[in-house]
Amino acid sequence: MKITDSKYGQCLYFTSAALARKVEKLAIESWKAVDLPPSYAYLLMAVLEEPGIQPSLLSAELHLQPSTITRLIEKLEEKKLAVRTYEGKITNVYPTPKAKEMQPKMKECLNRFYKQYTSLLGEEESSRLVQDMGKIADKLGK
Amino acid sequence: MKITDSKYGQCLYFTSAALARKVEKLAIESWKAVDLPPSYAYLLMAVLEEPGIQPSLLSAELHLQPSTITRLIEKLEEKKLAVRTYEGKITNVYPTPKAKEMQPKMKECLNRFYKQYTSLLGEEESSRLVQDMGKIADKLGK
DNA sequence: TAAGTTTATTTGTATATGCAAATAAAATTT
DNA sequence: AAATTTTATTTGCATATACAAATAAACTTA
Repeated sequence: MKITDSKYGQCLYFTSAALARKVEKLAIESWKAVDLPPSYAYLLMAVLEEPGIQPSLLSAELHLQPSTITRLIEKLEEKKLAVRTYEGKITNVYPTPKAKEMQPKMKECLNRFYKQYTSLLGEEESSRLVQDMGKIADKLGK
Repeated sequence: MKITDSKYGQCLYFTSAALARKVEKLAIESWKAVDLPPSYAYLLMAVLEEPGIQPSLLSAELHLQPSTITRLIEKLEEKKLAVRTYEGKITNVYPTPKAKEMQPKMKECLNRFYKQYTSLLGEEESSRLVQDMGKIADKLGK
């Protein structure tokens, strides 16, 4: 059944959750090329762009709870893609050489994902939708 | 930080996931009045509207995997809000009297949630966005 | 400077969701 | 009617995410 035909097709909760699940499935496929689920990939890209970034900032940028950030970093450390250093109460997260080598491949994944959905949805339309969703999310975010 | 300002503010994965998390948080609040997380509430509403509905149909309507539907029904059974009957390979799901009593309250929750987000976002704008998201999700589906 | 408060991060625990395999019934084919 | 295929559901296992509490460091204030 189509979402637009569902009883709840007019409901923001239902629709945003269903959309996010479908988009995530697509993203998971794209990111298989670097053997990372998308949330890990996005965190790692943020770390690659700001080596030494703190978990609190990652939490603010990625809109994930601090505890979630901790958990994601732990896994990236296990995979030897990130390391933490500790100085008093603050923690810095750095990419490993292995992560730096992966960076070009990750950019490809991002591009492939982008092309995949814009080819399905159209560049115009998807870009407008993404912007609208962002605005709405910001309004809800308080 | 605002989503629209984030490095990934243009990315469909990031934005749809972040939006869904924020919307879900709002929905959770609304549904506390009946002590149900939103996914359970939506399933139960579907069962109330079509008593005897099969898990496969619930899966199609709610865009959740069959295994997820099974798990949600199990919890609703524990809470004495639903019962399953088994006939060969098919399963039928019925609401209990307790669930029927709750129905008006659930409708209130749905309304309150709707009012809450439309007051933040505007009726026009949110209704248009929800429709667009539904269309996009349908295009991505499969 | 000691006491209290705030901030940063992690840990313990709970929940949601999914995939893949298992099970079992029904339908189809030979 | 036996063998095969398809369909419906559940189960086992894995993962993502969050909340609340715990920890620990840094700041503020008296």
